[in-house]
Amino acid sequence: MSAPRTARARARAEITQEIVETGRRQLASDGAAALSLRAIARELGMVSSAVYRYFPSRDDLLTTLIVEAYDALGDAAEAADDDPEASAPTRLRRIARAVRDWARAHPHQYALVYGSPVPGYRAPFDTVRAAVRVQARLAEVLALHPPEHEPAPVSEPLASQLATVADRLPRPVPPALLARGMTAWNLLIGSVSLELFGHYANSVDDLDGLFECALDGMIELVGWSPA
Amino acid sequence: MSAPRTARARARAEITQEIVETGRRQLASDGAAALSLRAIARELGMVSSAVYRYFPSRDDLLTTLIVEAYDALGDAAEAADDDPEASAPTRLRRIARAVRDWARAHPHQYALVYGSPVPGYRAPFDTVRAAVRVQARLAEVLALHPPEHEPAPVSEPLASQLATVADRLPRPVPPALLARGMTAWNLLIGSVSLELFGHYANSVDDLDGLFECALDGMIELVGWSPA
DNA sequence: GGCGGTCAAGAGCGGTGCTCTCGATTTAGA
DNA sequence: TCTAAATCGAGAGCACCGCTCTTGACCGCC
Repeated sequence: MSAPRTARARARAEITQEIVETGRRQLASDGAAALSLRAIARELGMVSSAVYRYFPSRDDLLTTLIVEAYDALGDAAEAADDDPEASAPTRLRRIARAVRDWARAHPHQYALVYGSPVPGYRAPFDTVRAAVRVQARLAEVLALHPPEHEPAPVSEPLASQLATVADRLPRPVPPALLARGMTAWNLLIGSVSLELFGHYANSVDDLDGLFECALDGMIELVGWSPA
Repeated sequence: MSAPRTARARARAEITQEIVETGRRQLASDGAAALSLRAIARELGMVSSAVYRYFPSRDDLLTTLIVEAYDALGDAAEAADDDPEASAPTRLRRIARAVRDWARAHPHQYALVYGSPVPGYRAPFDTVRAAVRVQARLAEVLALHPPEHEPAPVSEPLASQLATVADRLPRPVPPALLARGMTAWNLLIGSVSLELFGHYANSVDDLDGLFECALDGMIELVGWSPA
């Protein structure tokens, strides 16, 4: 991350950035399927083959856009959870609403990370850190405010695997509670995906109200009393 | 749906069927993005432009494949729910497991209907009937076995919209309960999507156990006692 | 038996990802 | 400082895609 020394290195960093920005713009407006290296090159006034000097393939460009999307979602969630003194249900509500709001504001980016996987795409390990930021924040709330009644224990081998996952967290979360947190996470992603992907068209208009119901469900799942 | 009279009509129906079958095979093996009219034509030994006599565009072929996928999922769910005398949690478990099993067996078809929406695609109204078969079955179980404690009421305008949805169901379901059923549905789709789209790679291996946790959550959400 | 509708075939258009080569330019080392 | 190596943009080209148009052969109904 040191400043580029030579002029060529600086130019390279700048052009790389321009390519990513143009790609992000095209992704946001037309979706991942319409993201075209040739179109990016056209918009940037260079020839299509020149782009391959910066990204060896279209999928590599997609990878950086995926990491960007994960990070933007993580930023939004962490920014919404700005009061560590708030009650646990309130913090969960803020984080979950931030996820939904970000997804509605950036539908194509959300679809890129939580929708159908890109065909030949294999997530490099770098993406993992960015991918789990929201879940890590939720786990922190879980660790700081465990519910009064411990949820029913989970059976092996899931319990030991969840213990391994919990070890990577900054604060310990018992496996049974972590399982409930993951279930709440499943509910959150399911709610946002179904809404965003148009599965409530022609049936429910009050999407805000429906999401608040899902929020109540999430809080109930982890065992907090509604607040 | 009457039998085709002339030889030409019969040939047309047959070729249409062959195109759909080839498309389904390509979809199952390589995903929606790799579905190519030209490849289908190649495999069928005809020229690409000939396919356009049967499907005016690639998206039209995709539409029939989407309806097929919805119907196959509906068939699987209804076949699994074969004992009307079973307890409500058991019936929900069977239906939900059938959805997950079908999705794992046909990942690309599942992604086609519950993943990122196809870019320019607008679902025609015919798909709605096929799209809601699983939810309708779940709603039937809800109607036959309402939980002991009615869930917390939902606020307007969601309640009246859910009442409208309930009117289209064969058996009445109170809005508050229907909201809980939808939340459980969100959880189901979220669980299956996250698992199928690879979001548990490198973290949880016991996907069966994790899904059973989600099942417990669904039952808890609608208010049944676990069984 | 004609005649209108339907069909497969082919050529072609504009688009895509990606590869290769070829000069020009910049960097880094002797 | 001079030179060899690395990097760059440009262009041509390959194979593929969805889709359109035209042509000529075939079928089936009046």
